[in-house]
Amino acid sequence: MADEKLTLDEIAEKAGVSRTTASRVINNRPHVRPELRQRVMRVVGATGYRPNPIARSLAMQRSEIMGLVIPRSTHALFDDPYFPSLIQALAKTCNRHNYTLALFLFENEADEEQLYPRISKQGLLDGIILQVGEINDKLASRLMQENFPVLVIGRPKDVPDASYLDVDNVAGARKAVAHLFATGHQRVATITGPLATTVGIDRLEGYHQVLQEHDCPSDPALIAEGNFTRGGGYQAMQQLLPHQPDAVFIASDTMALGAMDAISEAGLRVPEDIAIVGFDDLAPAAQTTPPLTTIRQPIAQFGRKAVELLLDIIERGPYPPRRILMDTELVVRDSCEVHAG
Amino acid sequence: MADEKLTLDEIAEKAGVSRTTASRVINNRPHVRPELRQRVMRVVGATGYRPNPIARSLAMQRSEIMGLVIPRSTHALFDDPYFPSLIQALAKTCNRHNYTLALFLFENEADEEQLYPRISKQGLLDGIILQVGEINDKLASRLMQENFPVLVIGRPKDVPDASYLDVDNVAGARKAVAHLFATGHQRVATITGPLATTVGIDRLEGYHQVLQEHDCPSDPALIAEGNFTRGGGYQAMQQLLPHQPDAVFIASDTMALGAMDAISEAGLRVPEDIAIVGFDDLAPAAQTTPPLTTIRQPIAQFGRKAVELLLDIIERGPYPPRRILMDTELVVRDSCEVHAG
DNA sequence: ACAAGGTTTGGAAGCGCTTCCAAGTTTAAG
DNA sequence: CTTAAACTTGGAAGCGCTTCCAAACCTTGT
Repeated sequence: MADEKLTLDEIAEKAGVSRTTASRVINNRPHVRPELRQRVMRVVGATGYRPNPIARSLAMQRSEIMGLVIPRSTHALFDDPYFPSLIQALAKTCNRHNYTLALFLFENEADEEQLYPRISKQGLLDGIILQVGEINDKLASRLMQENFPVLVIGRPKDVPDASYLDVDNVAGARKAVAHLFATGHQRVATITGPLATTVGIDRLEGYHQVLQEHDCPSDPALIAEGNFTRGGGYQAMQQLLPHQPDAVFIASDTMALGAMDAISEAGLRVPEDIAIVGFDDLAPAAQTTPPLTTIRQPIAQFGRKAVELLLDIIERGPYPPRRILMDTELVVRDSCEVHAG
Repeated sequence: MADEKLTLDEIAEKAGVSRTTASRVINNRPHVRPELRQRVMRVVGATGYRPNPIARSLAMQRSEIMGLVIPRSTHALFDDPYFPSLIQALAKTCNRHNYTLALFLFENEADEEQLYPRISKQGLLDGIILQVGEINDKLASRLMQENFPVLVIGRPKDVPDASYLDVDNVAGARKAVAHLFATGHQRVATITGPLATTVGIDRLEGYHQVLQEHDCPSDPALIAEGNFTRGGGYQAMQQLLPHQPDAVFIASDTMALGAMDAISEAGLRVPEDIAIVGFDDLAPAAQTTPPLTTIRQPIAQFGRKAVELLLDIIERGPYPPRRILMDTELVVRDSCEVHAG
């Protein structure tokens, strides 16, 4: 294996060709006589030469690095396996496409201000995958305005031409709540995500829709807002308990864990006293007692798709905006038995 | 805010100075008359100019990007909040030092082979933080051999001159096991991490040491190997149960969750029948019933320190190797009451 | 008033690569 | 055998920045 840094010129010289020709063979381009190509290849093999990616980036005006930015994430990032799974899926796909994934985590607006220049300006990043948080996330708009290739994960609001990839949260929530009704439950409550996020709103919307279809007026007392953390689920469930729901649709598995804490603390049982359907189907869902019935997000595909969409935007420009909703799937486990009543 | 891409030359021209001078003021270097400095600053402000980081990298032979590589991580990464916490701490510190963090996740040797060229060769990365997995992780050796700035997280074996940062696992395990004895337990078992990792070995070593100090021969039947996942903890506990330990030191909180599943499934109670001490003190530890007594790793400091060490290595070279063990702290909660017997 | 030393300034080279272009060489076709 | 149409090849100009160096300009002390 090589040691000292080699340059293309040195390779070219050793192979007795011009820099241009050497470049051609290294980039596997046509217009090189097979014999020469071989000669260069041999030198490359022998020396362990690898082109300097920075120089290449400068010349090609493309870095093959994409950024992943996750704003306002502290607690959820610690608490919810959604993010690790997503990050892993993205990193894997990036690498498969010979891209590098750079990570930007913001905790607050100050971070955002400070980091903004680093992610936005021409050069380092070819594009950005932005996990959208709050509804009015300015970040997406700012980046779009600067004509920066952006793919939003989640459905942004007030960002007209944004391309985004999201799970069909309304449909997913509908599946969950419909299942609760189908298993004979009547008083179906919900623990929502933060209602300042579209994901929170959409899952609540699905809940409302199904209630309406069952001629069930929605009762504000049966709706509690959570924050996608276990602690948040716990507190929300405590609010709900006095109103005696017989089932709860909970907008994330992690919150479901918290809710189950609250339920068992109150001396009640899942699913006998209260049925539960969660959302996400990440590792913890299968490990609760009882195992959680939940809505599966195809998170690996999700990561793959996200990278591919961004690549496409980088390649072919932002118009027309790409907008994709991915389907979810109801995974039936034991937290939601058929109801006797 | 600017839109089209500006170059240093354009700034220089607009300010009526040479490119060199413009560069000086942008990099805040001396030898510029205050008046000129102002003039350039004003133009920069007005145009929103930001230097192209790639070009700068090429000229300075430094990219201000560091890599984080986590090999063989699939299951644990999904399952254990240790990694998200670590990643977050690292990303944050990087940003504070104006560095960008690039993520490389390997799932298997094939990935490693495929990605190796991308991370190793001159250019893109100034240095690498390597989360060490298996004992014989070739990756660290390879990178060291290529004279690449590397900081290992965890204690590598068979990599002579590696700089590393680790938690003092032996001492931590000692605290845990000592606490178990101090609370009156006699038959203390352990669930280890993978014994092909130094962290697994070290925590077991601490266990052995304390047993020996209590004139307690270590009984192989009281030692079960886990894999840092919840499922692994569950299985290991099932192995242990027939041998009736009255306490278990479990090498990670995540495994402790699994062990508690097994214990309650067997109709036993924590801490009355079996006391438990975990390791990590991440979010889930405080949320179990009963809350887990555990060993706290200072993971945020850990991330900070890691980045700073790597920066130091980049700056001042790899010698002498830096080797730092960080202290842990016993966090007493309720999984380990004073024992009646 | 003048030399010695310091500060400011910009020209030009260079970081390592891609790529345009023109010149040279083959091949195919007429 | 000629001419057009390919294909090969390398020179040279860039990508946008830093930095060496020499020239020009100020100080200051004597």
